[in-house]
Amino acid sequence: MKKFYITTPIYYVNDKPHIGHAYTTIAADVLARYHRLKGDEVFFLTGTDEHGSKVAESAQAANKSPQEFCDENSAKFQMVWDRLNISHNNFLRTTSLQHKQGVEKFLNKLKESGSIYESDYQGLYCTGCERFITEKELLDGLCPDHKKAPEVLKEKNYFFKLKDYLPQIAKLINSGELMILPENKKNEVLGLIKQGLDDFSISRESVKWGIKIPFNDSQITYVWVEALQNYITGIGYGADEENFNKFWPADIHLMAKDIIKFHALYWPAMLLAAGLPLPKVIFAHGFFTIDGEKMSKTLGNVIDPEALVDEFGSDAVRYLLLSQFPFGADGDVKAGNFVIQYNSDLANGLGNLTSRVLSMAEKYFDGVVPEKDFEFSDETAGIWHQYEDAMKIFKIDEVIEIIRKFNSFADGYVERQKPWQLAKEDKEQLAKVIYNLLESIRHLALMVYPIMPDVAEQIFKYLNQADWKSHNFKELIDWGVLEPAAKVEKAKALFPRLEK
RNA sequence: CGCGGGGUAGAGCAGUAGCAGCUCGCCAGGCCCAUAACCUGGAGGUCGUGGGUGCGAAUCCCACCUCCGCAACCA
Repeated sequence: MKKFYITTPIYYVNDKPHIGHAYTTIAADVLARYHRLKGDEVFFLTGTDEHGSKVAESAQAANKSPQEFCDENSAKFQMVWDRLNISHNNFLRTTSLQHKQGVEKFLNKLKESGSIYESDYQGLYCTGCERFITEKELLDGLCPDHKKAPEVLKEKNYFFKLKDYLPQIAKLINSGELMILPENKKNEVLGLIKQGLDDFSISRESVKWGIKIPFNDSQITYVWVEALQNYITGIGYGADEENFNKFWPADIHLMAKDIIKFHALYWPAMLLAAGLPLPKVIFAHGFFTIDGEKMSKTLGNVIDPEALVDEFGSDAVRYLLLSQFPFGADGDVKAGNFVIQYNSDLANGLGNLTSRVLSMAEKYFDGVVPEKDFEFSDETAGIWHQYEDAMKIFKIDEVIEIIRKFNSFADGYVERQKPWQLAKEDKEQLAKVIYNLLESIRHLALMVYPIMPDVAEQIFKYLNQADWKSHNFKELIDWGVLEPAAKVEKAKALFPRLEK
């Protein structure tokens, strides 16, 4: 049995879950479910990133302890994933003991390897905020919160010898051992290496809310350095070595393109230093704009995933988000398009096809499955090939296209065969047609399952295949699983039409 | 100035050398099994601009115009 370990980034609790988080997480869930379907042993990790001065500040502003604040906000993410039917195997919080222990072990490993050294960090420090702030944050040279000029401050930090590892990483990327996808992102990363990057500081003296450097109590691990390690602590590094060894290295780290540098360079460098294998694939998907505008709080165009679930249901939201533009590229989401696409693809497409086929089975054969027919056996096998090829290279949009084509093919078949006429003239042919249509629906349900698990289950139920998971994948994608004489059920609307 | 992405039918997007495609919308037919759903046909594009290479370019090369993202502490 093959293993498949997939991750999303852990999301910063300072933010509320928004549609961008949902996009990444849903995509990861689709891949995770697909691999489970194939029989792989899957570990799907997501979680929340909870340390750092920003969280501490937000907590204080909300008059809460940092831990309280994190508990509440982390719960929001968990709730949204719940509503979106996300099937993660672990939800890792960086404030958990499991994470802390793993981080300590990892940092000690780095220290032992000689890749950490002490040096001075110099930056702009605002005494009001009690933290370093960036030049970008300044307003007319002043801290926007305290209207005070920051002072240049030096503090001792630990640094990681990034430069030592870059040549080796470049080699691994070029050889394909470390795959950066899509292809253009790979070039970008290689470009970054060529530009030259400096060693980075991995600790802070002035920050309080975080994990202490195990070999120096006065230093706190810099938040994103520690956050990256979630990918190993989340599967048991430093706690459950058996599970860790089973699943590491990750088969794919999935994320949005903004954080690719950390995943493609900093993280692999630290892993090399610690003597751990590198993830196989770093996949960065694109950003989307909403109605042509960048998603931003000030513009107020941020879409709340829960509101979408309320309107469309979790299956449809999953489908709609992933079908907006090619996976990996940037794209635009027109909010008004959701209803239109819901109606055309889901209500008129999959929903209507299921409904018309099951209703004909009921009408012409009292819901009893007719004798088997194998007209589409080869064709379907070909479609499954395409489907698997697309999944293999993470082209979720292509998978959706394949499903749509198959759906539309079945609709065309109904039209060509005209079962309502056959009912009067040729019962034998009618039986074949209905069998082929029922099997087609079963295949559609299977294809749709990773994307829309609830609807797939519902279709299987109508087909009297509630126990479909007792078959393995190879059996399921074969033609002719439905047995004659079995009863099928008439369907209720899977996707009720929405009014514009 | 730097790095990266884009400019293809009314809208949103595929297509990286060989007669310009998809979805939605629009128009005209058809059908009646189905969620007023489904099927067929049609209209609609000088593929940002100018040059170059090729038998042949949306697709390669050069220049330009234009939009957008990133640019070290930001998950």
